[in-house]
Amino acid sequence: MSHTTTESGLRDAVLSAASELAGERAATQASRRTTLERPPKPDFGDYSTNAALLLAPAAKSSPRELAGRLGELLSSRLSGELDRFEVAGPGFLNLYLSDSWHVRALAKVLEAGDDFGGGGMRERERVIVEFVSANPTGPMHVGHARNAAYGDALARLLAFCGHEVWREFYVNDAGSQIAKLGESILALANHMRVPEDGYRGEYVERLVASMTNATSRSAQELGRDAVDVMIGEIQRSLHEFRVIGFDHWQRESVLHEPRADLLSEDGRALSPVEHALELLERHGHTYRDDGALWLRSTDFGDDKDRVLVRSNGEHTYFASDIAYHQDKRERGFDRQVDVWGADHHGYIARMRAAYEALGGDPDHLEMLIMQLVHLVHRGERAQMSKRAGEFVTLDDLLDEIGVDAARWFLLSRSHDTTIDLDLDLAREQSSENPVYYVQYAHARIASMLAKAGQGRVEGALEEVGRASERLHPAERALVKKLVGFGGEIDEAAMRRAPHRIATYALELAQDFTAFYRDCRVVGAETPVLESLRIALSVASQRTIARSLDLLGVSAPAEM
RNA sequence: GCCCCCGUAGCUCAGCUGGAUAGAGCAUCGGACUUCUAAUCCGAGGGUCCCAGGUUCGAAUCCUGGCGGGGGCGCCA
Repeated sequence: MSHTTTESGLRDAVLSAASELAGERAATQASRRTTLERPPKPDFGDYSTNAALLLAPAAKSSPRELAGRLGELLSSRLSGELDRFEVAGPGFLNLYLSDSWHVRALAKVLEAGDDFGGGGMRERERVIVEFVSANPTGPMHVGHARNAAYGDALARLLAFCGHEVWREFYVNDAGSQIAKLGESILALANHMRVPEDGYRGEYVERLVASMTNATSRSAQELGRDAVDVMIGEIQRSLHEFRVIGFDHWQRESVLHEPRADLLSEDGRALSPVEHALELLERHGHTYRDDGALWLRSTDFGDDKDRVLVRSNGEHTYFASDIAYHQDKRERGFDRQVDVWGADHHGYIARMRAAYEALGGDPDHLEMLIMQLVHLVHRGERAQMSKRAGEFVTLDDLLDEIGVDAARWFLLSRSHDTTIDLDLDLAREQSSENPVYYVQYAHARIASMLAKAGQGRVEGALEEVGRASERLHPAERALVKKLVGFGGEIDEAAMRRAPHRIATYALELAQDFTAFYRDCRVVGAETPVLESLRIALSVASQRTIARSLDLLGVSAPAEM
């Protein structure tokens, strides 16, 4: 028997009662669309369900009549937990839960401890999340910062839900862009013009200065060294940005090196790229044309076929990426998540095609596109160009508004909406950033609990559930908000939408602050009531801290 | 031309696998500091949810067609 003091437990109780009234088959069919939600207004009850609206036809009954019978049945099953019910509108069933339900629900929240809200996934998967993957040809700009914050938060979220998460950064250290960087450095070192399509900007000058004997070395060598320097800078910036360390930095160049465990039919060691191409060729998914090797990606839904090996014999970036995805699959991950920039969207169809051609299940490959961050300056959109050296770097952003405000800003919006960043405005308003409101609620609880004393708090947690006082509406609202955390986590994870956690955290902080305003905690009318309120504060503090942690935002004990 | 994302309050954005009177922060206006931390709280004003059809008992949400903004359509990465 599931606990009806959790949202999922309550929902199960509704579904089970509905299935008794309308038949199991109909209830099962409608179960996905059956909602149990906290209505917008307290007048509509603590929870509300549309079950009767969905099942009325199957029950050969009017929605309102069925809702009434459903209410009766639930009343008898949840005696002591359900105060009353109401049938509303076209056939909603509004449930009014008792104070003792709220108290027991709080006890359940506290019982879960620090893991409250986590572990909700039905099946545990091995997930690899590849994100940032900024080209090491320059510092990270705010677009990369968004990708980093999102990928990091998503990985934290999936791990909290119980998945085994592996984080990876794909380093494009091969190919023409690196050569261009090397050429640009060489040109500058020789006091010559940087090539038209080369790299410029203050950081390139710094690279030149950091290279010894630059003028006597090849562009290729310089490019390679510059990549190492840039990766070091990227790592430092990411660390600063509180991105949890990557489990692996996969260099593209390594995918071109032979590996003893990958053998051709005649026993020769193959590189991962050769290995992937061999598999594709063997299964007849490639052909030669104009001296190039093509993937017949149109067979798998792409608009046109794609080149794997150019007529000059060089592999395309696409070929490396195919090898990379194949390698990840061979390493045994159940699911691959790629977090890519907006400019990669046209790349999705071909990657999925290649993945499928190699025998992968396309449902296990998720390519998530981050929309752009637009810079706004004095009301005008500004262009960001790395080659021209004009952009706002992650480091600049952190200098201006700090890690917490930056992460909150980037993470409180959906990944598929473009966001405008006005640095002047961000700087001006950073003290008004809602992140501080949430942190302040956390700090305030910490201070309050310190005032109560550790022993008093422990005592309060011992006797949760003993309270029998009438609850204040603010207390009831706060309990319900806490009870909804697990569902919110599951939803955010399922939708790959960590920004929902930010919305939740703000709402929770608001509900806590209303409770704090209306209900005296330390020094409440009775010791039992004080205990209940201390327990409620502890649960709120933990949940705020957890929400902030999932976003990579700090939860200070004082402000 | 084709593909993807977006269009919700003055601004920035939530809400979107359909649900009740559409929300938050900021900004504006008015009020509350003898505190459990005022980085707070209370109150007010502010909306053709881009437009037009369609599906439905019910549409900001789903479908179709427009309009507007952004991005992508290389033997670049």
